[in-house]
Amino acid sequence: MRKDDYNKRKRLGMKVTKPTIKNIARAAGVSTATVSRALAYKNNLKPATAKRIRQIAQEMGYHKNVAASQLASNMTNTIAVIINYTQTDFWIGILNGILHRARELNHQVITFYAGDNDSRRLTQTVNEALEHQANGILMISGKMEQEQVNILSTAHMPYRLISIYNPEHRYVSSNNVEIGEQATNYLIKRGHRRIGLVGIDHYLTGQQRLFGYQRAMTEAGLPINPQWIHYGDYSYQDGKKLFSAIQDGSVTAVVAGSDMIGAGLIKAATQSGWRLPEQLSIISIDGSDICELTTPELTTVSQDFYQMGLTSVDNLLQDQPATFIPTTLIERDSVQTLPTEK
Amino acid sequence: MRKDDYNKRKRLGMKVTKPTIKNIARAAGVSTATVSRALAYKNNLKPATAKRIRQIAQEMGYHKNVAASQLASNMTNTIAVIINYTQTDFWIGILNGILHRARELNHQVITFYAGDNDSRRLTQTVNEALEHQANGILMISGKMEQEQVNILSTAHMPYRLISIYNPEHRYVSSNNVEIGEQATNYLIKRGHRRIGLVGIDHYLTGQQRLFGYQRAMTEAGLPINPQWIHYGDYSYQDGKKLFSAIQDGSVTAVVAGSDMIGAGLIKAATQSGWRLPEQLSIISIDGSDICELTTPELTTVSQDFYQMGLTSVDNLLQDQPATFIPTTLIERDSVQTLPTEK
DNA sequence: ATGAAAGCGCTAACAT
DNA sequence: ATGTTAGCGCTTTCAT
Repeated sequence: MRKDDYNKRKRLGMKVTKPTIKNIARAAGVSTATVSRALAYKNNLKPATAKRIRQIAQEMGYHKNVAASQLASNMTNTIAVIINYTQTDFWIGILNGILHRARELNHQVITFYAGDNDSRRLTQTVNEALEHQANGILMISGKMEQEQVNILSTAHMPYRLISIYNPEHRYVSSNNVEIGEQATNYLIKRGHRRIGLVGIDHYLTGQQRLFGYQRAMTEAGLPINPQWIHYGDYSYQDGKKLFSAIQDGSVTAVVAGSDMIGAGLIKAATQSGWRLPEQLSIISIDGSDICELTTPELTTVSQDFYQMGLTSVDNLLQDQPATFIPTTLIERDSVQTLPTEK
Repeated sequence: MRKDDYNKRKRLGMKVTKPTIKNIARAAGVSTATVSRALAYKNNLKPATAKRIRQIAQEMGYHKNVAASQLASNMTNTIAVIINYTQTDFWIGILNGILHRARELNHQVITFYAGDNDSRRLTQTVNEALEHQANGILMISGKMEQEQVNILSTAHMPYRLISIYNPEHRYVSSNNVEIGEQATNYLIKRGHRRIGLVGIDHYLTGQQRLFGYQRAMTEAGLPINPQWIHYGDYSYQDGKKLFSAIQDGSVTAVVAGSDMIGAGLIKAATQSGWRLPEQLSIISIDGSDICELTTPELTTVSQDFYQMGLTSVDNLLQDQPATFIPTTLIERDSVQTLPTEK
């Protein structure tokens, strides 16, 4: 019963018994301690008493007051998740996994939305999370500046970056360097020599994928033309836009920074009358479920975001070191094998 | 600082000052009340004092204990959101909207995952939400049985069903009857007479869309063949599967229960060598962002899920009556206009 | 097996 | 403008 409701009925002279352990205790003729024990299913009290108390609690419509409980016990069993706005919705799968595992481990999840990579806002959000005395914080959030790090460390709050591989922090993520390398190598093995990298961002994730791309090319003894690298925000829109950047035919294949980029490229290319994959082979990074369904021809280096969510919770609560989630190469029809030159 | 951390340092004989208003008060030489006021930015205290106190709090790494605060003030400013597993991820947009508006209105959002439409689990989840003394509960959750309703009403907890139009409850949703009617009418106006309805569910949402479909057909004086109605779970997979059910050419057009169903139908039809929309016109219901991007040729009756999230919060907090979110018809290339017969 | 009582950290009346 | 104080509802020692 809410307070206003309670007060209203009280004003009207109605007899009201606010469902608290105190009132349950009175009704049952026992002490509050006994009620507390009964409701927590402690085993050091007579089963009959316990059952009777629970019965009464039920009848009174009792629900534990978590605030009071947490305050008294100094335990919250809560995981705070901070989410930033992103163009893609990869975080859904992660959140799903987090919610699932947290529930298994008897933890609450409290979700905070930090908006659009605004640093002030992120600071505020971190502070909010801290106020909840959570067991830890999971950040699905690209940016993380010194300011927020300082707050977290002075508060002695464990945290993990999810899906963001940043060696300066603890993270649960795919290995973006390897992803870039893996995707590029796949194209190289199929005979491609002029390979583009399209739609990566300017931050850590993008730079790591770029590094992997460069490593693969270099190790294969292939030259890299800076004109083959194109930046974007991982969105479908940018995928469509960026097609113009590779329309000159300078590359025979591209690594798309995300499924959405890949889908956009395919769309724009098809609209321009290109035949795929004959005129352009595409491999994409990510492999979110939705795109897997709607652009099923796309070869991808796929991340299991749900698994990432599960692992995040374990990693945080068990204080494990930084962890990579393995990726899977899913072959489909968007890459053509070229005849090996010379 | 967490308790174990605190205790450890204490054990080691380190001097520790747990950051509480009490300790801040001592450090600042004022009372806890003054500290509380300063930190809450109340205006009835000397700016200089307030500033000094906040300074000290900052230095001590203080973060309000929400549990204590909520307990003392008897206010939580929290909205509980209950999410069920669904085949489609339409709820992302809704959650996004909820998170956004909640933050604007200075409310926390606590997210509960109720799993896969398991009634016991849903009951448990509702109870958990209740324990947080939230201001209200938003349920993005198809099933809602008498058991859960009873719990909610005895707890006097305001709640809303989101995206589920159920006249027995308060809801924020699109009008599924109208959606079905609107989609069907669109096809009728374009000269179609044998119209299928594919991929709806057996629950309220599906039945309402079916009702709208029937109303449109009947008002147009068109017969309805039960063979034209096919059930599914709104997924892409089911869309592909259900193509076989209409492959006999008995209908010239279909209303697809969701974008995903529509996308699946298109895929399967194309794979079978059909030319679309000449051989089959498709209009879909939903219009989630992702599909809009990846299956852009699909004509849809589109719902604005983000708006639904925004409205949900307002509706709940301002105790407004049940509300429909308007839908938009988005015309694209998936419907063919037939020559009017006779 | 149960009770008594001391808080948890904070807020908000009331007092000064 | 600031201090005093009585709780909020619960958990948890310590008694019995």
